[in-house]
Amino acid sequence: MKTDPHPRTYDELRAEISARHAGLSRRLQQIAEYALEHPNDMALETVAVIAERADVHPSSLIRFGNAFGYDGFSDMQRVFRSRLVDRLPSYSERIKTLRSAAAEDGAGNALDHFAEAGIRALEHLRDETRPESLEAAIDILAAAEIVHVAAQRRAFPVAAYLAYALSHLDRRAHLLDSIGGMLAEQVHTMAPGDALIAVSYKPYAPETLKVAQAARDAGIPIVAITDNPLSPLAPLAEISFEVEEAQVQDFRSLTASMCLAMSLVVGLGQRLAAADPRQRGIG
Amino acid sequence: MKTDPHPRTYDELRAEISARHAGLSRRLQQIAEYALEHPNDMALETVAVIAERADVHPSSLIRFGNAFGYDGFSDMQRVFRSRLVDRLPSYSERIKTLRSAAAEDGAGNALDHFAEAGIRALEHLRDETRPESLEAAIDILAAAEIVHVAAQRRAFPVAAYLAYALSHLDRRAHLLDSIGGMLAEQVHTMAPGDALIAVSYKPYAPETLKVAQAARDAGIPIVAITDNPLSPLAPLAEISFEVEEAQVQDFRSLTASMCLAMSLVVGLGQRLAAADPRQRGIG
DNA sequence: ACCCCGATAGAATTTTTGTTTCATATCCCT
DNA sequence: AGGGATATGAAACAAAAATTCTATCGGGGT
Repeated sequence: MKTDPHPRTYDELRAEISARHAGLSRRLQQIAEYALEHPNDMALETVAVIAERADVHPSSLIRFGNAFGYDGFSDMQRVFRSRLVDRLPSYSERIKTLRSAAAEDGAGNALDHFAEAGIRALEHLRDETRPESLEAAIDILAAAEIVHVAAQRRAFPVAAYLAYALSHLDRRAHLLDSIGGMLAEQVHTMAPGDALIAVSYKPYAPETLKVAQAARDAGIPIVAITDNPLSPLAPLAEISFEVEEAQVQDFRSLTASMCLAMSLVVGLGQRLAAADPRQRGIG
Repeated sequence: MKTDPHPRTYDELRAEISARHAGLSRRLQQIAEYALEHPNDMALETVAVIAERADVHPSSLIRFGNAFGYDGFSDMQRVFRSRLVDRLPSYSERIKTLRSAAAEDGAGNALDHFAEAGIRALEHLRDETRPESLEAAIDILAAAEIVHVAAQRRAFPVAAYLAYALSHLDRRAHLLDSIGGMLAEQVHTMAPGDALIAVSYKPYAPETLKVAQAARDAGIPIVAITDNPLSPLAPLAEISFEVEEAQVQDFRSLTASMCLAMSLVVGLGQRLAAADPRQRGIG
């Protein structure tokens, strides 16, 4: 039944509908207008629902699809659906292709790939992070007496930077670095009125989880930076950021996490500067 | 059948899934993971298709929906669909506001700016770093018995990451962290046959310079990561990388340095893998 | 005015889809 | 290890859907 070549992208289809609109029969014109006006309905609703809303008989919708070379309405509906999906950049797909391409090359290309992957990761971070979450996290940090920062292993550099940067904002920052095996003692320095930033990636360090659990038990609000909504950190935290890091081969970068950390600090700095006109910075 | 109050927005649902994930049965956890990883599929595909892709029985999907208080799978699917529809306007508007509102300084914009600046820094790093320098640095690291890593203050997170990543390559790595004020003692662990990675930005920490000077005196090759060709580190080093970091207001990021550090490690990993067919990675 | 042809609507059909049921397996607690 | 509760999977079931078929409607040409 599929005869004509048919548009495969929404933009193509849209153009085709516009072009042929004048030459269509009255009912088909009616459908064309509705389709261009309500692409969401065309993508998600059933034939029956669309037919009713467009005040058209269901079978006309099938004929509409056929008129544009599709094998029925569902076939055309895929194009409308692709519009919804393609707008959201499929980050993981792009990263995957990047990963496979990286295998064979030398060191110079390793840098290329890492830079490329890092750029993707930052784009993803920018697109996916909701400003409200950032604001809420900053609220917590701004209200805290002392900001404790906990992380182990791969996540540790992020915590180190956070502690450093926060202390340059005249925030009292405390890095729970587990130095000398005194993590338990460090945990006890957390008191009501404080806040905790916990950073952890798979495989989640049990020490960090313990700290977070202790904070939770003490009623101390937690801002989590992790790699997955299903991270064990997420349910403990008031605010949880999921950072999808760039990955080349088996190595995961920290570029996106660092960027997020910076954003938190800068945002907090702006908040504090708004309250206290003195402006602070990091040298 | 609809018993519990159930999330009506995707973000709420996402949070609910995260929170309850640990308490779900194994199959339901499996579905939860798939759902968060492939929200598009959850929105558009049929039960049968999703079940197959998630390697789960169709009825489990209905149970999953019921577990979160929905009246069947379709009821829950509406929430996933709403994500596709509701997100669309914000996406195009986002681009618009990004262009025009460089002036408006909310926290969300801080992230936008940092991401933007980070991307530019990475592009710059990729374009300016000469592959020969990278190769030469890797030569040094590959030949070293022990790789010492020195950095203070803002540069410290980079060193922490390098030490962590190197040790995961089965390289013996030593972080000169000046802990307990024992930097002088740590310096003495450097011996001929070793190498040093020194990281320092303006204002250059005197401790790091001292370490570098000591290494130089002992004839230990140095790979420097710094911010300026005129850095005091540069003349001491065999190989020197100048990283121009992203900067927003007074805050400088570490994204580019982290990226370079990764590239060094990955490059080294490839070099070692070429010599010894065993492949190594970071978890 | 009549006939022809395509377009349309409604009913019928067939396919697909979501859901329920029930037997079996698995886990957990005593 | 036994026994109860819970989770899982296969298949049957029911609902809904898309599509096709056919009779009718309406316009244009002779």
